[in-house]
Amino acid sequence: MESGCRRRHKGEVEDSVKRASVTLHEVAAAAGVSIATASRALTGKDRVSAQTAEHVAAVAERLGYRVNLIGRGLRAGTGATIGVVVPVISNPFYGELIHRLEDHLQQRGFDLVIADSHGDVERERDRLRMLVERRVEGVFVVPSDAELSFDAVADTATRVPLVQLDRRVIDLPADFVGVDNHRGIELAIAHLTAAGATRLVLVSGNDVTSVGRERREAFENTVRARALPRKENIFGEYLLRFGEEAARTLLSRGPLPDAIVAGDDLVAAGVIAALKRALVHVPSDVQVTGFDGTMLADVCEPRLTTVVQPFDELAREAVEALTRRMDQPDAPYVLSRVAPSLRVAESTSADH
Amino acid sequence: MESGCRRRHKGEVEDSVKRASVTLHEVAAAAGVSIATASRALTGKDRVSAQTAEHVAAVAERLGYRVNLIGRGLRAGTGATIGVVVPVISNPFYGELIHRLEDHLQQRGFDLVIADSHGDVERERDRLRMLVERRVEGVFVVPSDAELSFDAVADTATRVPLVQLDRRVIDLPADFVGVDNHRGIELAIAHLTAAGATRLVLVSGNDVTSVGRERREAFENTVRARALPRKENIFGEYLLRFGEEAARTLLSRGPLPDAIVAGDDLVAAGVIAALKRALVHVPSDVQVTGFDGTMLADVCEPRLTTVVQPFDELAREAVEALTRRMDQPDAPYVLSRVAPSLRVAESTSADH
DNA sequence: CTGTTAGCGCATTCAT
DNA sequence: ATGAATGCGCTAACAG
Repeated sequence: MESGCRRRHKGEVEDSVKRASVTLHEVAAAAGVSIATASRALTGKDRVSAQTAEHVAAVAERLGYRVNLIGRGLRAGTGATIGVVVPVISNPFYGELIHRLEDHLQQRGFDLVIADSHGDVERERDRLRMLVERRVEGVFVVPSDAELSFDAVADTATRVPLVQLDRRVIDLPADFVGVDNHRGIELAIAHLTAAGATRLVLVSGNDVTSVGRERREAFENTVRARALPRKENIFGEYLLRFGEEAARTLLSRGPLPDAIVAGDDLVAAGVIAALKRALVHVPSDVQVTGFDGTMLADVCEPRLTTVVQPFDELAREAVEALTRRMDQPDAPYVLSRVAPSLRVAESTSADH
Repeated sequence: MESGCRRRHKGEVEDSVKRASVTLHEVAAAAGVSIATASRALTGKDRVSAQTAEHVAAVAERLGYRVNLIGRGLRAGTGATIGVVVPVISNPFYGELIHRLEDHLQQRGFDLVIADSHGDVERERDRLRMLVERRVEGVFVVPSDAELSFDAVADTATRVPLVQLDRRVIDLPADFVGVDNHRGIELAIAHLTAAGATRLVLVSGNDVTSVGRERREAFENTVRARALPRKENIFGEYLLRFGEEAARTLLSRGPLPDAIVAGDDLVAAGVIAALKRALVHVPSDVQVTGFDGTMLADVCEPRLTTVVQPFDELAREAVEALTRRMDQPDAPYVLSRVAPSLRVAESTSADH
């Protein structure tokens, strides 16, 4: 009728070892109270005499006690943790986004666990599985493939509240928060044509990601709507290197277009770098626009005119969507689009 | 003599609710075996008949079972998790570093939990505490302050294997892995002086971080050793904006130096941007070097000559140091310095 | 206000 | 090869 034999190879040697962490049990014993009282005193969520509360706190402090979130989590059925899976943490865009996400989550008392899928579907599946097995409260994911990510993301969504961020999986019934890519591309094109440009080329990510598709479609639609000449666009990955390659391709094709609409800032930076090396002047010879509004846009020379994503709003919307899903698991799925804005800088000419 | 009353408001409704995850208990029941056998069958670490193993696996699959890492962690006393605290995840340098860390840890079966201290000592303390309470196996930390981070980092180090990364806390008895800043600055200066530059100015982070101190000391020492003229250096934060301000300050001072040695790529990019706006040509009017070797160096125009940190080696060394500390908690502390290299590009002239 | 007790999900002895 | 039982650290009933 007792709680079994307590392990005895601990407790005495404790001080020298140090690394074997102090348990609530030990704090309670040292304070001369029951483990329940110790728990209450420390969490403060329940009635305890101010005196014992203080005493227990002092003892805990002296012993260097730290709650074991694993124990608490098991009991509570959950730790207060949210997970996020991004394709490449080293892309400044995701770095900035995570930054904001963490801010908003912190306000609501959640910790953020970050995982990197390296843009690989297999790895993405692994990371999502890990988060599920950790029993995180919710998951944000930037799917690495608009189609191939389906199974893993869909399965995860049945197990835990999930919100797709920035990119989405085609036909997946799950919440999504991202920028209005159509509006963004339109802003860029409107700005360029206002300055007199008519021959535009899109250099962007391919159809593997939803973002790539949307920006391509937006570009094609807008060009058609404005009856601009149709040129051959170039598609690849959202990498600096791709931007450089694309620029070289354009140069080899003959006469340059009036303007190059890049799929993101990274690609735009690559394009500009390659053009300058070929002694092509931006914006007088050819104008360039970016997308995202990362620090890269400010580092470029000339500084990049770019479609700015509202990072903070994006993060706020995403957290809101997730908490809504947590509260109402059966609410209808929402696709939330935040409006981008255009930041005009030096890579597009004012010299009409 | 039984295992108590098992909760009964579950199990039957399960299918519709879905979100209440399947337990090992339920798998065992459905498979008609004991929970112990189910556990063995699934982990595969113990003897089970191939037949039951297969059967259990099938049932688990059908039920959509996922281990509860919280439960396993409590039992095992630990989950296989490593934590890392960085000052700013949106700095490409840390993004890249985390990327590599994750790679090396994955090979050893560890998950990485990333936390952002925003360069704030209070927040850093919070994040470290969170990791300790989660009972992570080990911690990497890039201390945000060479002195004020002492208490929190020191305390954490007594509780869990810890390795300081990139930056360190002064006089803290704990492992450290970082680049050889002295060597790096020397490489930059040697390159610049070889091209004939003599009047050098350092524009770098202040003494708040160990990196700032070391690069400043390295610069001062090298300048002295080479008997170069001493100029007034400029110190601030590792931000794009600081680089711009510093460049303006230099311009207002009168004649420019032969070369500007920037504390990192971000600062260098800011310096270059501001110089170009003032119609100062790089490298013919003034040369500029960076530090880190991030993608920013390639985005700059002209491309930045920079001291490249070997990210992969850094990460590998760090993981090695951590596992060593985990295996031998009482081994002497080591300060590991990896050697940087110089990547010469366009921001320093070859036109001697 | 405080103590007793049960049990979260899992892996692991110890029997069989 | 399998099952029964125990406890990891913690909190939440339930008594007192």
